[in-house]
Parts: sequence; structure tokens; C-alpha cells
Amino acid sequence: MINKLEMFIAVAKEGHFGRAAETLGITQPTLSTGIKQLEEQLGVQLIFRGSRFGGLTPEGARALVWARKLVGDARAFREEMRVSRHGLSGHLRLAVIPTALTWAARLSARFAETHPKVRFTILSRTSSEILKMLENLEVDAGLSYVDNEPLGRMTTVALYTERYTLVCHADNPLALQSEVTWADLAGENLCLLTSDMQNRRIINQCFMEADVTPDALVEANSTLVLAAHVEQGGWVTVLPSDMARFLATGKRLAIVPITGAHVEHKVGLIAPHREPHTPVLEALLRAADGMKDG
Amino acid sequence: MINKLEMFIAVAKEGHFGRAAETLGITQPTLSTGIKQLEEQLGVQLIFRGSRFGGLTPEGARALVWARKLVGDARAFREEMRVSRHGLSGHLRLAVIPTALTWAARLSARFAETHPKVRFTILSRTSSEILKMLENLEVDAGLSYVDNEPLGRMTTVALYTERYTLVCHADNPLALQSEVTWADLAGENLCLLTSDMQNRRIINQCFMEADVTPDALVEANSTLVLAAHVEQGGWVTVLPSDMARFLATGKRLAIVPITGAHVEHKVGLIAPHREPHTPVLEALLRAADGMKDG
DNA sequence: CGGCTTGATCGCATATTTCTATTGAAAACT
DNA sequence: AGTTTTCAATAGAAATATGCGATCAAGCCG
Repeated sequence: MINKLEMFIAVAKEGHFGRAAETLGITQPTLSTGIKQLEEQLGVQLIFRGSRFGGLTPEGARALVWARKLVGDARAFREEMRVSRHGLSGHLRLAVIPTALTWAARLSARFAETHPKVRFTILSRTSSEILKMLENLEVDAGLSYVDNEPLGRMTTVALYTERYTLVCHADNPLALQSEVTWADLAGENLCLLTSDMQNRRIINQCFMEADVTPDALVEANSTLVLAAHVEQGGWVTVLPSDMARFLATGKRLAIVPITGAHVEHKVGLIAPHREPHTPVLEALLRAADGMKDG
Repeated sequence: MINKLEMFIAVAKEGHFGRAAETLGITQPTLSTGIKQLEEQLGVQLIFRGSRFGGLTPEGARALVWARKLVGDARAFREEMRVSRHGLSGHLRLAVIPTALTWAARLSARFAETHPKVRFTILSRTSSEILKMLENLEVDAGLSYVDNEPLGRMTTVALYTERYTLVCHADNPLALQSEVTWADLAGENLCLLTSDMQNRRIINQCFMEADVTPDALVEANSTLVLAAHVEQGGWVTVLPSDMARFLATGKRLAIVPITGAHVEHKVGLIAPHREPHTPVLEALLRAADGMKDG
């Protein structure tokens, strides 16, 4: 039952039997019969298919919700039993928005102090990808905006509020100011995250509120690329203060607070709500709780 | 996995491999190996056993919580898929305290008006048995006291408050009074529910508050027996008003309200909390919600 | 039409499950 | 103390389920 449900989740996610089979490490015929058996057991067609994957039936969509819940709970159960043998060890998979990557490091470092045997996998992803990955059980938790998109049935721990700062080369005239406004950045060569990032959309909004049309000459999906460009000279970028500090120290870069923004965006730890959580995840949530506003 | 967990639940409930196997409709060796495999898969010993069942290990107790959750959810899932084919039909199993049996009939009648295809099984049980049966997934819902014992993770719909009345033979002098106090019943031949019933404990408490030592000459676990005794003459009993009315009408019995009680006890529908409930149970909860204080 | 993609189907080999029968060990009884 | 009873584990056989490679059929596109 549980493994059939895992097959179903994979097919629903990939929209393709062959690829789904590949990710599961089984062959396509096995997957086909698995889905078919699941449909027979439930007495309901789950997937439209006429020689192709044709999307989920309404029952299939409903079944997917249950499948995710059941598979997730089963994994949490096994995980808890495993921990009861080996102590708090295992593997935590995190998906993190690029601007929060320093916090991910902070969090895992803090966590490792008390639980040294836990391995981490940290992936940089957009906020919407993070939600998808949490749904599909591809990661255990995410670090993303907690006050923004509708979070269906998630446990969240708010960690900090993003405060935007200008990062420019030390030679740039703006570097001398103690603070700047969004409008001040009008004429600069901007270098920002790509538009699929929530952070970029927030920054766009800040510019729009200041009646400035932001013109990003360079776009990237990594803050490291932004900082590297700024270091080259000629470009400026906007980054949350913590990330700015991390990337700028030791280089000939200046950090100037940007004032006049009315939007505030909280970033925090997000995990699928489960009762109870796996012991590792529970420990991570507690660790996060202990470093709010750190 | 799921079926192994069902085996585990059965063994935990029965405390005996052979009996558990019987209730599951499998043989004892199958059950033995099933449990063994479950323990191997989880890498944890679940049950102490030295040629006998020796109780659950701490991990086993924890696993039992998960097993109940997973099996319950899996059943709810299958049930929902079944309903999506056959419409709202199926089987609702209720466990009900004896004094609420008339309400059970009321509830099922009300429910049947809108959902005629649903079958009911209604069992008379003590309130503590009801909680056990809900835990072990032997019934879908219970009708019992909702404000009393600690209800772990349950959905409840309070229906009514029990108001106690004296039921006596029409020839009894007390039948002429418009109301009586608990103290008035001091000299009477009492005929009450057995002490394993929460209702009896409540009544005991009422007597104690009135400084009367209740002396039940006849005890039974069925209100019908109580009423039959009262009809024979020589005995009196105490029943909630609704049940009293049901049993007394058409007989030479009198119902007299009892005043001066300070304890109030709410009775309502109780179901294991699940997200979401099965469609039938959801409908039952709504039906119950629509007849509060009826 | 003919190549291409995609999912279903068919045999066959292998694992897993479940059964009956039996064993072994602890409890209960005489 | 010796016997019987109870209970769970084990062995071996039969049935069932699972998974694979090979193949097939239906739609898509040039």
C-alpha cells in the first residue's frame, strides 16, 4: 500500500511514467502495474491516460493529498524508530531561498553543536520550489518567507525580518552616504536576483513604491554572483543586511542601509505539519526557536 | 506495512498472539512472523516475549500510537475513495453509554433521513470502554460524556446535559411530589447502574453531596433492567430525563425531577480526530451538530 | 507513411506471504 | 516432582505477489 502510494506521488509529481519510474529506481512496467493495482484496490481511477499521462482525475487529486499524508507519516514513523536506536542522527534536507543561505549555515551550525551526528543537505531554491518540495516530501524543511504565500498546513518558526541594504563598490559615491532611499538607486547599474525569486519581486515592489523603474542589467539566481559583479565595479545590488555583511566583508565593498520601505518580509523555518514531527525535525524546530532575531 | 501495523495493533489490544490472529482471520504463525518482520523493518523490538506475550517495549508503545494513526488514516482514505464511487453509504459503528441510547436512536434516525443507505451498528458500552474502542478503531464514534475524562485528540460535539430524575412506581408516595431532593431518596430501595458506569459514579457523587449513602440493592448495566425493576414495585431508580421518559411512558411509573445537584455532565458525540474525517463520519458530526439541545 | 514517444501487456524468474504441522519452553495443575 | 496445558517460534510446502526484459499498441509529428 505505502509503496504504491509512493509510486503514485512520483507519477503525479513528474507527470510522466517513465521519469517517475526512474526516480523511484524501478522499471516503467513495474510502475504501470503498481498504479493499476492501486486503482483496483481503491476501486477508483486516479490518472487519465490514453497512451499518455493525462493528468489526475478528481479522485486522483484527492488521493494525492492522502498519499502525501500517509507516506509522510510512515516515513516519520520509521525515522522515529530509527532514532530510538541510533540516537539523534540521520539526515536533514533543507531547501533555502538564496538570500537566507547564511541563516541556513547559522542554523545548521547551531544545530550541530548539540547534535553532531546529523548530516545536512542544503539546497538553494526559489520560495515556490521550496513549497513544492515540501509537499512532495523531497525536503524535510525550508527556509523561506513565512508571511507571504498561503502556507497550507505547515509548521513555521519565524526567524528574522529582511532589511534591505545597498551593496556597492567602495569607490561608488553612494558608499559615502550613511543611508540611501530606493529613489537614490534610480540611475545605478542594478544587478539583482532573477524574477522567479520572491526576493526580486519584493525589491521590484519597493522600487515601484518609490516611482522608480528598476532596470536590472544583470540577473542571477545566486547572491554570490551579485556580490562578485559588484566587486568588479560598475554594478550595485540590493541584499538583506545579513547576506550583505557576509559577502562584503574583506572586499572593497560598501553596505548602505536603504530607508523608506514600507514592506516587511519575515523569513523563517517551514516544515510540513505532522503529529508528531520526526525527532530530528523537532530538534531543528526547537533550535530555530532558540535563535529568533539572532 | 499497513497490514503489519494492523497485526501489531491487534496483538497490543489482545495481549495474546493466538487470539489476535483469530480476530484478524489469520493463523498464529503468520501473525508471529508478521510481527517479527515489522520489528526487523523498523530495527526495533516492539514486544517483550519469552515464550509468552510480555507487554510492549517502550518503543512498542510509541509505535502503537503511530500504528493507530497510520491504520486509521489508511482506512479513512479507502473509505473516502469508496464513497466517491458509491455515494454516501457504508457502515457507521457507534459505542454508546446506556443512558444515552435513546439519543443514539434519535441521531441515527435523523441521519437516516438524509442518508438512507448508511448502516448502523450501535453498541452499549461504558464510557471507558468507548474510549478504548475508539483508540483501537473498533468503532467510528461514541456517544459519551464529553467534559469528563481527558479526551486525547478527539473531535467532540456536545449534544445535551444530563438532568437526573427519579423514576418510581406510581403508587410510591414520592410520585405525588413535584420534585424531590437527593436526600429524599435516602430510605428508598435503589436500583442503579453498575459502578463501572460513569453515570453511576456521578449519581454516587450527587448522593454524597447530599450526605446520603446510596445503597443500591439491585445493580445492572442496562437501563431497561432498572425500569423493569421499578415497574415491579418496591424499587426506585435515577435516570436522565430523556431516558426516563422513554422507559416510563405507557407504564404505571412516575417521573419526578431531582433538584439540588451541582454537578452537570454534558453528553455528546466523540470521534477520533482525523484530517479529514471519513465522509460518513463527517456527515454524522454535522447531523449531531444540527441537533444540539434537541 | 514512418520514425518517435509513451504507456500497457506478456512471460518468466524470484521474493514474499501464508498455510499446516511441529517443536520447545514456560505455567499450571495433580 | 511429574504431567498436562498453554503459548509462541520454527520448518517446510504451497500459493501469491512482485519485478524485470521484451514486446506491443496508440497517438504525435514531420
